[in-house]
Amino acid sequence: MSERIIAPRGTHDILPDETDRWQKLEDAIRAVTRAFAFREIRFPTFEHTELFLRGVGETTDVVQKEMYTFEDKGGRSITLRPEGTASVVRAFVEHALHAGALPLKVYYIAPNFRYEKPQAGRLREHHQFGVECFGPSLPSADAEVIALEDTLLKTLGLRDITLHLGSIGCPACRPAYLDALRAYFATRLDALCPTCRDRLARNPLRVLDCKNAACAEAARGAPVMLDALCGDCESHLHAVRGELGALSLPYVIDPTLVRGLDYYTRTVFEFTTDCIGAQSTVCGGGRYDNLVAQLGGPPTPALGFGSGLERLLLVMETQGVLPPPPAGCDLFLAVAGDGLTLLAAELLNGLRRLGLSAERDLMGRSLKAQMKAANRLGARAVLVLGDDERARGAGLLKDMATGETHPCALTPDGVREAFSLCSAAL
RNA sequence: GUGGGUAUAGCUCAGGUGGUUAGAGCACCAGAUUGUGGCUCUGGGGGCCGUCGGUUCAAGUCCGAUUAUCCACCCCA
Repeated sequence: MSERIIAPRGTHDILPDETDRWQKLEDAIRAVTRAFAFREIRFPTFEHTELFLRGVGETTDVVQKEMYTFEDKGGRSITLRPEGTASVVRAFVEHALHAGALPLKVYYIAPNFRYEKPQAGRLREHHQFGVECFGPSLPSADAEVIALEDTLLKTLGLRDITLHLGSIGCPACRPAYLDALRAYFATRLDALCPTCRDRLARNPLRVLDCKNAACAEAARGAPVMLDALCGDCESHLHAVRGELGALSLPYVIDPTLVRGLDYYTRTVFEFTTDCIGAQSTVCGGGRYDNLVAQLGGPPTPALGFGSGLERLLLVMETQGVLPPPPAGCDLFLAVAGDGLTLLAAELLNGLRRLGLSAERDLMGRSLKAQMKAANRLGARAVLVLGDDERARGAGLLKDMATGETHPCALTPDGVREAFSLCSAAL
């Protein structure tokens, strides 16, 4: 036997026993997005590297060390999508969707790729549900997007998930704040860990939520963005809070909330849980009012979020809200005897055309083994087709739940009629 | 990128201080009076003991490296 090839590090197969839970999650997503009037958008799995350099930000970890970038045969630099927003904004600009009716509200379910070290809840290929909303600058849009995710979580039956809310300001107030923050830490450089000294230059906000005790101590008394918001940002946040309050949607104000992608402005938020390990963020997003312009479109306020499907499934698993095992097929046609396969194929085909989920033995098993297989499949009913049945043109349909049998003709309609008498039939 | 744990059957795991043909449960397959599932019983197929190297008369067991995996940091969904 030759050497086996396994799936690449950080990727995973979703096997038949697991697809049911994925479908349940995707069904919930489609239901909720429909309720909120978001429409689906699909986009390529890879993009020009330039899109992420400009969109996500050259100084971010995602761009600096986590992208799957390669040159294609035409000499183009291509990158496997590390996140969805940049692609959606690119499509928005490329197809001039800003010329159409606004707001444009879209959602997607798509895989993302990041070269990370795998860990609980962290993969190199993970799937994300995301929404993006283009046009509105009103705080109501922020509340709507947050409420959408909240509704999804409730639809799934999940509990103990905390909404963190913050604001990172806008070009009018953030630069001054960052200067003040750098100035503050400049006098306390010795107290900071090496990582934070490094962070100070490219993302000083990160120093604020460093787990290092010394850094936390040094950060005590540091200026806070929320106190430095300009009037517009301040009132925007106030209005978002008002709407969340009206929706009875609990949240905690998190002054240290920082997002790792550069495009955010004003509202940022995360949904977190403490039941799936260290990677606790189940959804993260916010407003990005300057991104459309940065990518060559007309200035267009926008916002959105991404929500990790693998992590949502982890929460569903630990909280015991996964769907029950998938239902088996309606009917198993057991064949006993030689020379009956063509008749069986014909009957089975007829049953399937009637919309029944019907199965037969493809493994050459004995009748007894076929019964066991039918039982294992969860078949609701079994019809044995043998020489007797063929001679009489009729057989007995066995209800697998009760053990009772119902006489039936060996025709698709005859079998369906008998099937409707079975207790498990709906 | 940094650190720690783990690696034996398809799955979950046993295999004190090295010592014959490596085990269990579950799963799978086949039987238990010849054409009827679940429960029970019996039997069976299945393992380069992750890989490479070292120590030793002898390695699943000890040492090193490597790969994979899990967990944490970092970062993010």
